[in-house]
Formats: sequence, C-alpha cells, structure tokens
Amino acid sequence: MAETGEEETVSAEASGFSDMSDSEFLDLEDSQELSASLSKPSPASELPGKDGKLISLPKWERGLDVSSPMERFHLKYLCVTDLSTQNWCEQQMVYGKELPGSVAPEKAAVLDTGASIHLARELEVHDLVTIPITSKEDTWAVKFLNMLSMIPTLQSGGHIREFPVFGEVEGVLLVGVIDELHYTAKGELELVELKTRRGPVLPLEAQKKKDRFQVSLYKYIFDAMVQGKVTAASLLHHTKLHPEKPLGPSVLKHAQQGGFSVTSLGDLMDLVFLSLTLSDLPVIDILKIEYIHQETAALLGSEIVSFEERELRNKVQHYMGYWVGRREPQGVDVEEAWKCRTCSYADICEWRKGGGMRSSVPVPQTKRAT
DNA sequence: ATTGCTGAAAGG
Repeated sequence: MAETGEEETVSAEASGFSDMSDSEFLDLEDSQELSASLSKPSPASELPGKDGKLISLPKWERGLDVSSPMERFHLKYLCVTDLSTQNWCEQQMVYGKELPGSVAPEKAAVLDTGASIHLARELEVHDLVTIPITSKEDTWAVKFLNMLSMIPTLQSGGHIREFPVFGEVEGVLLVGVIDELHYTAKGELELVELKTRRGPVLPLEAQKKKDRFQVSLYKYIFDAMVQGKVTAASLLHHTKLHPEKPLGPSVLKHAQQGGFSVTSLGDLMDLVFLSLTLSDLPVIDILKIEYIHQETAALLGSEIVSFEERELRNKVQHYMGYWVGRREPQGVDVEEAWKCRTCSYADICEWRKGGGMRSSVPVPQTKRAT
C-alpha cells in the first residue's frame, strides 16, 4: 500500500531577522587583513623586539591568519553544499562568502527553476506549515519536530523528503538536508538526490564528481547520526544554543499537536537523539542521483554512487584544512581552467593572477627547520 | 552582551 504521505512538515519562517543586513560595519578587520595577505612573503613572523616585548601585538595587526575562515566569516557551522561548492572551486567558494549576492541573473534563473521543481516534489509527500519563530532555538526546534515526524513515516515504508542531517566532521559542524529517503522493494534504505538540468544533457564529469561528493557526505553524516556518533553536546557546543530556553509559543503549540510534551529545546533534542538511535534506522545502503531536464522533466540519466569512505574522509579533511585556517584557499588546476569561463569572480581572482593555476609543479622543498 | 546573527540547496 502506497502511503499517501499525508504528513505535514513544519517550516519555520523567520520573523525578526530583517535587521541583519547591517553586519558590515565590523568588517574593517577583514578588509585590512585582505590587503595584508598580499604581502605574505616569508613565514619569518617573529620580528625580534629589542627587549623581547613583541608578542603582544593585537592579532589583527599581525596580518596573517590567526583567525580561521570560520571565525572571519562568523560561521558556527558549514552547509554540505558549502563543501560541494568548494569541491567545484575552492577559490570561487571563498569569493562567494566574501562577496555574497553576486550570482549572474541567468544562472540565478536556472537555480530558481531547480528550486521550484524541488519544492513541488516536496509537496507531494507533505504539507508545509508556516510557523512564526522567535529565536534560533525555535529554528532548530522546528527542524527537530520535522525529523520526529519523518522518522516514523520512513520506517513504515513511506518516502520522506528534505530530511535534516547534522554532525561534527573534522572539528566543524556540518549541516545539510537529504533530498529523499525511502526503502526499496528489497528493503534497502535508498537516498535519492534529484538534480535538474537546464539543457537536456548529462553534466560533465566535474559536475558529477561534485554531486557524488555531496551525496556521499549526506550518507556519512546520516550514518553517524543513526549510529549515535552525533551527540547533543557537540551540537550545542557549535551552535551555542541554549537548551533550557523555553520555546516560542507557536513552536510549543506545534510540538503539542504532534504529541510531544516538551517545553525546551533540550527536551526536544533528547527525543530526537532517542528517535535516531532507537528506531532501528539502518545506514544508507544506496546512493542514487537522478538528472532530469528542467523543461520537459525527462529523465536524462541516473547514477548509483559507490560510497568510498576513505576517499571521502581525505577530501573532507583537506577541505576543512582551509576552514580551520591550516592552509590558504586554492583555485582550480589548469586542467579545469574552463570553469573560470562561467565564474563571476574570474576578473578579480587572485588565484589566476598569481599564476596560481598550475597543475602539479613540484615545489622545491626547502629544508624544514626542526 | 564594548554585542547579536545563518532555513540549505538551487546549477555550472
């Protein structure tokens, strides 16, 4: 029996964040750091003070990266799509964070079409309800309520869409949303990621690689969640949420309607972590990507991704190296310079100017002082 | 609070 998917998913709508756009005024620190990083000649950072008093320079005057990109961009977590964008071109992703809101209108239209196709598919399995929220705790509470309603649906054979995942990876909190999950006829848990395409053609290999990386990351996080490897403590640590803070009235109302007797975010988190670990959820068995044509909805192709954990972890470790400040960002290799053709930052890209686009020129190793 | 704050993903 195909379930009707009559379930309703709650979607939060922010109510009080409209005054957020003036966060620029404290950015003077960032901009002078940008110019400082042009002169990053030698790691000879210790200017010898005459009498040994030098270390007390405030960190922003020392120029180079004492603060990690996570801190500079004021990020408490990253999205899965941040990392997959990073997989496409790390330098472009960085420019995107520094200069937000500069997507070419033509590209934006394609994204927009894709977004509405996804929304239409989501509405096939559940309704959306708008809930006024009053705090970031509310935002997460809504996410948790959605999970609590979706897990039983999944376990009773239904299809669920937009399932939230989160977990600490390499010391950084990663947050994402799985497009679709369901059990196959054989009883395997399958993830489906829908990709819509402007033209009626399959993507290039570089794009496929990025998509494979994205779904692999979902599985990595989801598996960790159902295996109890993601803890409430870790989530609270990164998000700085207040678990004891009472939830807003409309969120509370919806929790009660769902049959959950909770008063705080902490209560809800307990329920979620119990549900995740005690519902007999398996790890994801199958990762599938479907490419469809936007205009005609024709299926262009579908691909089963083989999950290579080792390879995934290496990539993630490398990407996080940038975020935590272990290394500078890098652009694409010459082989992939074609990506610059459609990049809106091509004309300002320091990676290109700096002749950064090399393939794999071995850098003569200067002896490391030990 | 000499300061706060984030729907993620959308496609190339």
